[in-house]
Amino acid sequence: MAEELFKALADPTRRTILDELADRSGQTLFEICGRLSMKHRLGLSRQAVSQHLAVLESAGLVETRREGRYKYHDLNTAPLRQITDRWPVPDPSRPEESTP
Amino acid sequence: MAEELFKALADPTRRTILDELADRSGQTLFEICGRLSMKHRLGLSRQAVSQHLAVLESAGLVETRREGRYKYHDLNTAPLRQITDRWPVPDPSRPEESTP
DNA sequence: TTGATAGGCAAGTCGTCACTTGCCTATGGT
DNA sequence: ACCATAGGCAAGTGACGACTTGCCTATCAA
Repeated sequence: MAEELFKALADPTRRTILDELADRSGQTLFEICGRLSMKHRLGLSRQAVSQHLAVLESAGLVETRREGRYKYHDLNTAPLRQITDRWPVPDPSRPEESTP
Repeated sequence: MAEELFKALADPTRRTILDELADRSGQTLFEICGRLSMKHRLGLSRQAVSQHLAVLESAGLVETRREGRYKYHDLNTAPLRQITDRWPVPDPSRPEESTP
């Protein structure tokens, strides 16, 4: 599970896809292709994006729902929690000190 | 910066190294090699581990300090914060609801 | 039914990455 | 001075991953 999560995050295009889904949830494959092309100047084929979405879905970061011939993609950030669960990040508001 | 962070996290051996540094901070290269070999049955060469540490250091996840002929490695989880800053993770204690 | 739209499957190419091997530098003990 | 220990540098290899190309299926509108 962790393996797929980190593999999914390793690619910059996939991270951009997550950004776009965070900006607007429930996009179709073609909408995502358009955003990557227009906003980020990424000239990827439709299949490339589709493969990226499959990787993100297998990591649990993207969930899909079918309606007719459309397939909508939603962001799910819950899997990211296991990262900070595994390596706790100190609170920046309390710079550094041992737990009193 | 983000690129190096996620690349660093992408490899399972590097994640195990982070685990070991979280368990015991300030280890030398040889100590880490020993732990990977004994606790995780990872038969890596010393150079392989050294290269992994270099990747982790360039991501800011590991910091080093030299003392004599020893080089100690310390974990720094602060860079992980940019992950949850970029894609906010919902609080699991309040399952789901719009901010009231 | 035909055509257009939205998406899926599979093989092939090319580059990147993890790891090894071999040799070199530096510090410390005796 | 020696030798062992701790670490670094660089080239070579093998495998995996990103992307393309080509073809196929399914839904909806005319």
